[in-house]
Amino acid sequence: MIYLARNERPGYVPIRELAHEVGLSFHFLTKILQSMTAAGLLESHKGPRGGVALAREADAVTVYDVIAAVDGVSVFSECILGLPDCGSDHPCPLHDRWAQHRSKIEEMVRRETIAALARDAGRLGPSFRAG
Amino acid sequence: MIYLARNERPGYVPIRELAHEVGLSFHFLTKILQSMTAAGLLESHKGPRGGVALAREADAVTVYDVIAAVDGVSVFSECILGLPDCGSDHPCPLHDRWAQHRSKIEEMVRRETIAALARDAGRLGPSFRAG
DNA sequence: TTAATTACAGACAAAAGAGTCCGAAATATG
DNA sequence: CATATTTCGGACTCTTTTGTCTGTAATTAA
Repeated sequence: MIYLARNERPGYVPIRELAHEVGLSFHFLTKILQSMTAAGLLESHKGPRGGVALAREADAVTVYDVIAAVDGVSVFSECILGLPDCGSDHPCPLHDRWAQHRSKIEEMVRRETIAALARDAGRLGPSFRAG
Repeated sequence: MIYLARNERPGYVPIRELAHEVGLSFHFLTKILQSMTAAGLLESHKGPRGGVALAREADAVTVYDVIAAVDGVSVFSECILGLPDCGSDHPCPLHDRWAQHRSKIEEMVRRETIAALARDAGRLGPSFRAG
């Protein structure tokens, strides 16, 4: 999404191009982007001159949105020990303390937009490739 | 370890008893406790009247120690996006921001002792069973 | 010294996650 | 209309994690 935010050209960007730029396999990236499209973060278009594009302006998409789309919102309520029944009514010994830090993290990702990260990525270097 | 910290009786506690109290299978808990023993957090003794016991006073064992023993210290330096090459010299767009929160979490677990959690577990209820 | 009890070590099985591949549906272009 | 291009959906494989089992060594107590 940062690549899309930094991309100046109008229209859709093919996943194959994205995959090459970001250093992921085409098939793998396709799977990830499908969940983003399903979540409404991306618009897609089939056929020639098709591809994906940001569905909203980059400053209207937060990291929280992306995490929610890819991993689900449950990561923001899970017990740090992994106990399935841990909750307010049946808290593990770390429940309250972890909940505080977890909400700090959630605040961070809710505040952080793709646009801001795209600006930083510009400062950091030409690529944020994985491999 | 919280159970051991709250246990008044002298001597070793058999893993089988611990497993029953905490609601984990004996074999599974055995495997976990072995890594804790190897890390020096627990002392163990074979044979009748054997079992495990805290190797140090509960207020001298931090949650960090336990995490380090069970999961390894790498969790405190890993990239939040999972990028293998992310680091100070090759940072991902979230690197710096995540590093700040990650160190906050590390501070929390370095500050938190088993003794403190044992006190809280007392307030919370009779058991911190998983199932 | 024998039998019971216990942790230890490693092999094994199951489940989850990460990643790959293939065919189908849609669409732009000539 | 035909063809090339592109996403979509699901099935599949591979790897990692999680959890189980089996036997062995150590230790205690009678």
